Amino acid sequence: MADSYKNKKVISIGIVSELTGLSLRQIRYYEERKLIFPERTERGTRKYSFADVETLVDIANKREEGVQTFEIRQELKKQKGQSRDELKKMIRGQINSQFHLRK
Amino acid sequence: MADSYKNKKVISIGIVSELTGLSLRQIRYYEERKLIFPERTERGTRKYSFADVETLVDIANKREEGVQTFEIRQELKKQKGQSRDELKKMIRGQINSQFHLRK
DNA sequence: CGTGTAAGGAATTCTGACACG
DNA sequence: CGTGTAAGGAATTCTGACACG
Repeated sequence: MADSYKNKKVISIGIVSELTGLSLRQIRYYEERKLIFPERTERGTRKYSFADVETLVDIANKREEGVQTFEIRQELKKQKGQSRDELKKMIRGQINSQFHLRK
Repeated sequence: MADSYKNKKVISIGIVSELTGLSLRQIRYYEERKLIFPERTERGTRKYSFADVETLVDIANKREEGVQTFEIRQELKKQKGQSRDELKKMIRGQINSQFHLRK
């Protein structure tokens, strides 16, 4: 559960580019600005998760609104807090659905 | 819902190899034998889903038991039938958990 | 049958930098 | 500040084939 598919870093930057519509340059730059944190393969290739892809889409939207990367970084920090509530909801949902399946 | 993260084809063969412990040769061969069906990027690079990775792990286990690819293909077909029931359960679970969250 | 390997080519990714602004 | 691009190198992936068995 801790490392669901959503958070596994397995997508190369080229695919991420296709998925998000962002250029390789943009994706690398947002990492430089600490908005995303891909992992690396042994030889240095970046690997992203689906969660990263979602974050990048959010970033793209903010950027279109003219929001600067510095501000976006602040907002992303807040979202971390929110995701705790999300987690609680998810767990509750899991328990409920399993309970009903057992009947 | 139809294309959850589990079924999105976004993983390159090198990563799949790391994830499964199989050689590139083996992964390509299992495709040739119709056990897995990766998609392709515009220029022909194979892309796999997490579901494909799971299937490959199953295949690896069967192979260790000496099961031939032909037989494994048969078994995989059966599993497809099972997954319909799984789908029903999942949908039921979804509805239940949403129902409870709304309360 | 299932898998390793060498072969040559094509496409990917990486970094650091210059450019514009 | 944010992004494009040319640059050179290193690593990836592809296919078809020969090998062993």
